[in-house]
Order: sequence, then structure tokens, then C-alpha cells
Amino acid sequence: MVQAPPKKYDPKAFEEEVIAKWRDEDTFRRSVEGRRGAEPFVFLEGPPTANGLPHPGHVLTRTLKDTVCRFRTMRGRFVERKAGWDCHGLPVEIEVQKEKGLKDVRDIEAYGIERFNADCRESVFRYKDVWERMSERVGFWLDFDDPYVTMDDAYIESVWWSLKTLHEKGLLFKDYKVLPYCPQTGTSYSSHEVAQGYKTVEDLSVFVKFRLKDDTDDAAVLSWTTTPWTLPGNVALAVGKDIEYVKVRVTKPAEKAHAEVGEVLILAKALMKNTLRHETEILETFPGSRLVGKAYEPLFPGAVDTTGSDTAHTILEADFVTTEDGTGVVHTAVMYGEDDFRLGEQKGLPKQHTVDLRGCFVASVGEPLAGRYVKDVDDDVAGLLRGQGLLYRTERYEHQYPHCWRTGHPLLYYAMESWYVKMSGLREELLAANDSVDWHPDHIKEGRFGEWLRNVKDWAISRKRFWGTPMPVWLCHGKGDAPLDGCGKEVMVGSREELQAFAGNVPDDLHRPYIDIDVPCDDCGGTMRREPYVIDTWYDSGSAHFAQWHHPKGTVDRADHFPVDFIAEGIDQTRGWFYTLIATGVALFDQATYRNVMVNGLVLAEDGQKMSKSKRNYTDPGLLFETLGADAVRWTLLTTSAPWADKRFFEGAVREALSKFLLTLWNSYSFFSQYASLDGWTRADIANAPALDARPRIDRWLLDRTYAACEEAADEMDRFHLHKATRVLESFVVDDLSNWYVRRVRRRLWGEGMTEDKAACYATLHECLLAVVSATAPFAPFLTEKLYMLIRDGEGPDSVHLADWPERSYSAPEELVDAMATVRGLVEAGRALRAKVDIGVRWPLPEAVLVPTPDAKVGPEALAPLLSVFQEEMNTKGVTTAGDLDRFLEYRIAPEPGRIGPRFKQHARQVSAAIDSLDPAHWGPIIERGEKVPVHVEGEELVLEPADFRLEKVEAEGYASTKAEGYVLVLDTHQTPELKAEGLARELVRRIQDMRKELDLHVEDQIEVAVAFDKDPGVPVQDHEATIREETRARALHWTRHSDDVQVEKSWTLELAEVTIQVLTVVPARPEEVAT
RNA sequence: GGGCCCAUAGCUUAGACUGGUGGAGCACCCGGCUGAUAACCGGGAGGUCAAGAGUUCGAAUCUCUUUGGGCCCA
Repeated sequence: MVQAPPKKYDPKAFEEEVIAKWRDEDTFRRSVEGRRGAEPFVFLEGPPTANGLPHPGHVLTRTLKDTVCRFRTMRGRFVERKAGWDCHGLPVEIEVQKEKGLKDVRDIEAYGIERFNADCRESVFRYKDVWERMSERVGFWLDFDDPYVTMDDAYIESVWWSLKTLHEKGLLFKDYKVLPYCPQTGTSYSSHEVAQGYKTVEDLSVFVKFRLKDDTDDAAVLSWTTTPWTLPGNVALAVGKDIEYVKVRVTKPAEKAHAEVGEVLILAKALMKNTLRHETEILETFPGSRLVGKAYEPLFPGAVDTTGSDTAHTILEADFVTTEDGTGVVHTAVMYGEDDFRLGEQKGLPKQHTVDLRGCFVASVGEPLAGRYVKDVDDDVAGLLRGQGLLYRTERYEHQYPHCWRTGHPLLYYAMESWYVKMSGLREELLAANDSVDWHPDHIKEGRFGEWLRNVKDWAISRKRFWGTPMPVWLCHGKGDAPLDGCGKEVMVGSREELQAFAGNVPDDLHRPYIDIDVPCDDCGGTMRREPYVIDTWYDSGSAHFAQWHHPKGTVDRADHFPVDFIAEGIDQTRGWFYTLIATGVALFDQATYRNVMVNGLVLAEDGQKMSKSKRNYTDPGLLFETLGADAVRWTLLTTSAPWADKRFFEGAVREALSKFLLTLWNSYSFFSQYASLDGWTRADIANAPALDARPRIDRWLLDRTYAACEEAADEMDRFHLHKATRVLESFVVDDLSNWYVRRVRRRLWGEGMTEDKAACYATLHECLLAVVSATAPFAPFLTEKLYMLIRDGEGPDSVHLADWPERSYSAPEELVDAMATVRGLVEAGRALRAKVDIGVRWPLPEAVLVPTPDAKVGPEALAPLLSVFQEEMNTKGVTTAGDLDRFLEYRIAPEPGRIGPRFKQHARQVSAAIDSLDPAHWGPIIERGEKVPVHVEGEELVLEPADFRLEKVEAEGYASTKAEGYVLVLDTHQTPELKAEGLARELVRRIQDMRKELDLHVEDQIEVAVAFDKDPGVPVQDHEATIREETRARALHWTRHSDDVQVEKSWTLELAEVTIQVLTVVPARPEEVAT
């Protein structure tokens, strides 16, 4: 037998019950394994770091991933869901540094790498339990028993394999690169760390004179920089070859800048106004190409050793020079700027640091700067140059500058040695790969992501840090300290075996410091040392698609899981994980790593701002799980807006999702089970029900609508339009199932004993509920599981998540579906019409008439079989369709003053009066036909034209009409005493029912009732006594007021009289239940 | 500073690609219906469709500019 659900919807209770059931019955594993052998749908989990707590945004990501995976599983795909943990990286190190009070790299080294990494390892899984519990609570099915863990040896080995493969392909190389670097922490930062630290600051910018050698005018070139500390490192000046430059002579002294009258300066013509503070005369105008090759005097002679460079301290041509700011001459310090460095590479400038790793000038810079921290000396540099007559002027300059997100100190762009993956050489391949990806939303493909790929740069993957996958490269250092001292031998290790063969030893832990093994060099007898880097943790997670399977050594074939069908993460991953996955996929396997990527929006607080703990502007989803349930939270997140749109999330929205959709579904089932169990109906009885196409029209309609909704939802899901899928299901459940079908069929189920009709209804409802519960399962997995357990009645799989997506068993004829839609539209219009004429639906009317217009999509013949439905909803004694409207209309004739006045002048009043006295019923059709009308005024006959009249057709007295669905709907509103009596009887029934409900009586309990009017209502209401008694299960109905034995008494003012109703004796049908 | 996205009723949103009198839900007011419902139905009130300009017979929709917000990058 189908079972009734608990009376009260208690999400916390049943969701926890469902979680326990899944755990006990191993449902998740079975749902995956049940599809083994079927076409895989490969999902890849983006690994979180468990050293921080999950935030509300993770609830969204987890919901989206889970919903898609459950859906695909129900559609027959094999969907493995391996959990993953991202373990390495700076955030972990920083966390430990904070705890242990370690300020910088030197502190860590003093503390001991071994201890430090042990602390990191310990910290990584600090909140693993919280993550697992949160995932379980939100219903995210993920295999936490067998996760991939980026710090495991197997994972590291796979990453090593990939690095070696890149190396063999010539894609891995070592070079200098200018990186944002924090001298306090001794760390260079990845771009997203830098992005966190931008601040608007005011720096001292300087305009500097570079004196040309061998110039006839003794001219100096003006250059501009916002970082005076880079000036000692200056090795060249850059100009644009097509930019116009001028040579000017100072003609008057000025106070705001330093130059003598007669002094000659060179700068871009376009920037004279911005730069010069003196009055000058232009001596010469020429293109930048004329300056190229000229040598100038170094500002800090000896700071940089220029031996072996022809180009040092000369003017060079560069394409990045603009005339937007500065002087059009760019000061070039090779080691402290990206453009500078590239130019240095191209033109053979010396690559030497003038600043050490602590951020202090090196000795060669000379006194008084040597040894000082570069950010402290802006004014000193300016002063020094001024003393030598090399400073034109200074300026306070406000700009955005990156700062260390930890210490708040300004970062230095600083050239460091680093290992790179040559992504710039794979640009075309990356773009081709991106072409094969379906982005949701699609604008990211060509927009943000495409843009990124078109400008792809080499990927610096080495970090001079401690807790990370060690770089598996050993270089010969010979007898010295640096690779330069060695013989050039380089060994790249791609597995434990290779390490064993090379080093004769594999440490138990592949991390630092154990991996930092020195190995004798076979070639020169020197020492081979491991490159002291760990790799970018983004490379770790970007390797998940193969490293999670321990490729190439693992037992699972990577190729079976490639490319990945589906990933979903926040938009902040565009240049993070989304990129690194594609980068490794293309570099290693020459293919995009994933086919579909769903980019989810941010979860915002109710005020539209970011959720912020300090602002306390949001309710923790965890609390809502307890009160409103995880399903309600999920449904809210899924249905509010597209997955990729930002979502305002607040309790009210969750409450609405619950009451509107989840409770409606729950109550629809509750209704069904209540009657089905009363009748002892079981699922086996479906066999006894009429065949599908022999069932009542409304049943067939519902079945069709059910499957149409499921199909539409599946289509939307296939397109990753999760929000549209949920809206389809919601409107089906609320509008079609609950508010139309269930409401309509109630009466069919009230009678005693089993009938054909009931059998059809139960079978229909059962099938429909089973289908809609199944289709809702991916979105609201708990409620649907609970309902499924009740509805399955011992048949089918033991979990809705082991079931298949519902498949259509029946299609109704199109005419039926259209006709039902038309009837519903007409009913709505009819109800509005009744409201307009102020006659409640309980009061029956004699007739409703439907007059089709040419707009009617569904003709009267097709509508005919459903007119009984319409009649019941309208509460009329009959429904007819008529060919024309004339029956319900009458003519109204009035004079047309605009014609009568001018034409009859002083007689107009009399003429008008004569017109008013015409019988509209007689003359109306005549005027309409365009015939003339004779009237008598003061004994004279006048002949009036149709234009002299205002002719209107209005609803006849007692009729009301409206238009809908291509019909004119007319209600005959003539209420006879008999009809009024019936209406009054219904009013009484409704009131008595209300009182029964208040008394919390069981449906089958019997009562006695007394009804007393304050005056005679004047209609034969007592004729309906039998009906009233039957409807209200009253074994007796008294028409007088009682004074004894009154359970409850209430009075109402009704249309015809005031009434007092008393419920007297109550006879419980099931005595034991009344006590509650 | 650059790129991408967004702005519609008090709130959440549909409509925009393909121009033709802006729809819904929540909340509010009035009325109705109801022995499954925390519901539902009808009506009302509530809109400079962020602002300005342009294209067009006609713009929430297409174009440009501005303002505000978000994200990413520098």
C-alpha cells in the first residue's frame, strides 16, 4: 500500500533520515556502479583547500555540480565523482607562518624546512571534516573515500611525469623573468596574489636628464620614471622610431624646474606641455629613428658592468613607447620591468642586478645608496641627481601600485630566475582547443577567456618556497655553488624509479627537504643539486585530469576519462583552474581538457553586496539547512537565476521556494496517499485501472503534461539551463498538478468504495507523481527520496537516485491539450467576470454561453467534451455555445448632438426628445441597416438619417460578458429563488466545513448541526437539507437554535440573512484518534 | 588604466539575439475559492525599463556616450 507522509513537513528530520539511509544502503556507490559499462559522463571536481572553512558560495557550486551529475546518472550515464584536495601552496604556508610567527623565508629556514612542511601537512586537512559534512548535508554526492590528494606521492609522481614530458617536448625551460617580488617575505607572487594588493599611492616621479655623448649642442634627453630606485640600474633609453621628437633650447629661467638658459633638451614633441616648465625655442624636429644608436653618459657609472654589451647606455628603438605620459623616452632598467627585460634580451643589454634580494642596493651602486632599502631613497636619488645637474624636475604621482597582501609593503618588479612552460608557443593550439569547449555562459569563450588565450604568456611554474610539489630537476654545480659552475648536465626525473636509478635512493616523502638530495655528476665528478624550487600549486590542480589517476602508472586508464565532460567553478577560475586545465591538456595531450564548463556566479547577500562575515549581512546557509532544509536552499539557488548569474541569497527566498514548490509537491502526494490508503489502493492495482487511453480526459491530459514537463526539463538540463529546468517543473507542479488536476479530481475520490473512475485517478496520480518526483530528484534529492520511498510501494529500485529518468508512456491528442488550455483560460476569465458582477462562485447561475470569434484556436466541437469541467468551475446550470451574440445584447439609441444641433437649431431639443422616446428594440436594427427613420415633432414628420443617431449595443439587463481564448463568454446572471437557495446551501456547507476543520475532526467523523437565521432568507434553502447533511457528514440538521450540547457556535452575515451555526454532537469514526 | 558582464515595480525576476501598447512571483490593499496545501484564483495600487543622444514610422530591445555596480586583469 502507498504510505502517507508525516503530517508535518520537517526537513531537518527527514533529510537526516535520508542521509542515514544513503549511508546505510551505500546508495551513492550503487548509483554510480549501476551504470558501469554505460557511456561515461566524466566529471572533474575542482579541489578545494581544506585549511579554510567553506563559505556560502561553495554551497552553490556543490549544488550545481551535484544536480548535473545526478541528472546525467538518471539519464543512463556512468558518472564517477572522485573528490579532490588541493594541498600545496602559499596560502597553506602563510597560515602556518602566522601560527608559528615566522615572518619570512629566512625565519622558515631557521625554523627548519622539515618541521615547517610537517606543520603544513598537518594544517592542510584541518577542516576536512567540515567540508565533508557540509557536502553531505547539502546532498553533494562525491567519493570522499577515494579522493585525489595533490600532496600524495602518487599524485606528485604524475606531475613529475608531466614535467618530464614537457621537457622532452622542449616546452620546459629556465630563464629570467621579471616578477612582482616582496623583499620582506622573500617571495615572488602569482598574478592573483598581486591583484589582491593593489593600492592607490602617491610616489615621487622624476624627470631626468641623460646627457648625450658627442652632441654638438651638448643636449640632454629627458626621461621620466615613477620608480627612482631603478635609475642606478638604467642601461638604455627607448624611443619610438616614428614618434616626433624635438630639440629645444631654454630661453628663460623658471622656478619650477632645473635648467639653465641656453640648455638644450630632447623629448617627444607631443609631451612638451606636460613636461617642460621653461619657455623654450624649438631648434629641430625629427623622428625617433634619428636618436637611435646615440650614446649617453650613465647616471651611476659603474653600477652596472657593461663589458661585452655594445648597446648599453645607448638609445634604442622599442614599440612599447607611447606619448601618453612621461616624455616619450623610456628609461630602461633591464632587471626591473617586463618591457625593459624583453628589450634587454632583444638588444643584448647586460643583465645585472643593482638591488639584492632583500631590496637593498648592491655595493656597485656606490655611496650613499649602497646597502639602503630602495623604497626609502626616492628623495635621496632625486637630490643626488640634482646635485649633478641631472634632475629636471620632480612630481608627485598618484597611481595604482601592487603591494604585498601580507605585509602591505610595495612589491618590486624584479628579474628572477624561473622555470617556464612555453605556453606562448602553443597559442594556436590553445585557441583551437578552446574552440571545442562549450562555455556556459558562452560569452566567456570569446570574451574573457579567449582574450586571455590570445595574449597567453609563458607560465612561470617555479616558486622559491617549501610546501609544494618539488621541481624534479637536478643541475650539475661542479665544485662550486651555482649551476654556472657545473658542466651543464641536467637530469629530469619523471618517476620514483628514475629517481632511484639516478640518485640511488628514494625518500619516504617526496617533499622538501627529503628530496633535496645531492648526487655526484657522472660527467664531471662535481655535485648535482636539485633546483631549489617547488612548482606553482596551480600546476598541481591543473594536472588533476591525469594525476588523479596516477597516470601513467595507475591502474585506471586516463584516456577513458579524457576529455572531461563537465566542470563547474566560479568565474574567478577563468585564468586559474579553467586555464591551467586547458594548458596542461594542450601541452601534454594536444586537446582541450573539458567539453563543458559551467561558470557559476557569486552568491551575494540580500543587500547585493558580497557576503561578509564582518558586515554580518547574511544568514549562514547551514542554519537554513536546519530550519527550511537543504532542498529548499538548493531549489532557491537553482531557480533564482541562471547558474552563471550572481544570486542574492536570503532567508525569504528560501522560504518562498519551500512554500511554493516543495510543499506543494509534498501536499500533492499527501492528498493522493490519503485517499489511496483509505481505499486500500496499492501499486499492483494499476493493472486493474482502465487502459491509459480509456481514462477520463483530465487524466490523459495530466499524463501528457507530466511527460511534456519532464521532457522539457531534460532538454534544458542538456543545455545546462538548470534554472529553466527547475522553472518548468515548478510551474507544472504548482499550476497543472496541484491547482488544476488535484483540485478538479477531489470529488472523484470522495465517494465510498472503489470505482473504475477512482482506479483511473489513482493510477494516473501515481504515475504522474512517480514521474515528477523522479524528475525533481537531481535538484531536490532529499524530499524526492522521501516521497519516492513512500510512493514506490515495494516496487522498483530502492532509491529514486537509482531510478531512470521518467520516460513517456502516453501522449494525449493535441486537441485535448489545447482544449484544456482553452478551458482554463475561459475559467480564469469567468472568475474575473463573476468578481466584476459581484456574484460569488458559490452562487449558481442559470447559464454560461460561449460565442466563438474568428480568433478561437479551439473550436466549439473540440471544446465540447470539456464543457462539463467549465460548467462546474463556473457553477452554472448549463453551458451552451451559440452562433451569435444578439440574444444577450440590446440596442441603445441616443441623438448625435453634433448633427442634430446644426440641423434643427431651435427645434433640436424636441428632436432629441423624440429620439429618446423611440423603442430601441424596434428601431435599432433599422438604423443599423442604414435606413431612414421618421419621427414626429410638433405634428410634423421629419426624416432622420442613421448618422443622426448614436447607436450602441450593450449587454442586456441580467447578462455580463468578457472575452478570452477567442470566445465571448456571457454569463446569465438571473438568480431565481431556487438558485439562491442552492447558493445559500453551499454557503452553509462551506461554513460548517470550516467549523469541522477548526474542531480538527477526522474526515469520517459524524456531527449534528443546528442552523438558525435571524430572519427568513426568503428562499427554499431547506430543500437542500439532504445535500448539506451529506456534504458535511451531519447525521442530523436542525433549523432551530440549540442551547444544549453545543461544541462550537459561529455567526456570519450572509447575502440573504445573518446565520448562526452550531455544531452539536460529534460521533468519532475512529474514537482513538479524536483524543489528539 | 584595460577587458568582460550587469542595471526592468519596494524585493526577486521574464522579455533583449529576431524592434511593434513591458509580463510574472513575493510583500501591500480589496474580493473570491478551499476538508491536500505554509496554498490557490480575480481585482487594485506600484515602472522616467539607470541617464542622455542617435538610428527608425515605432526602441526596454539596435548604436554611441555617461553614471552606478560586479568580476577579471594591470
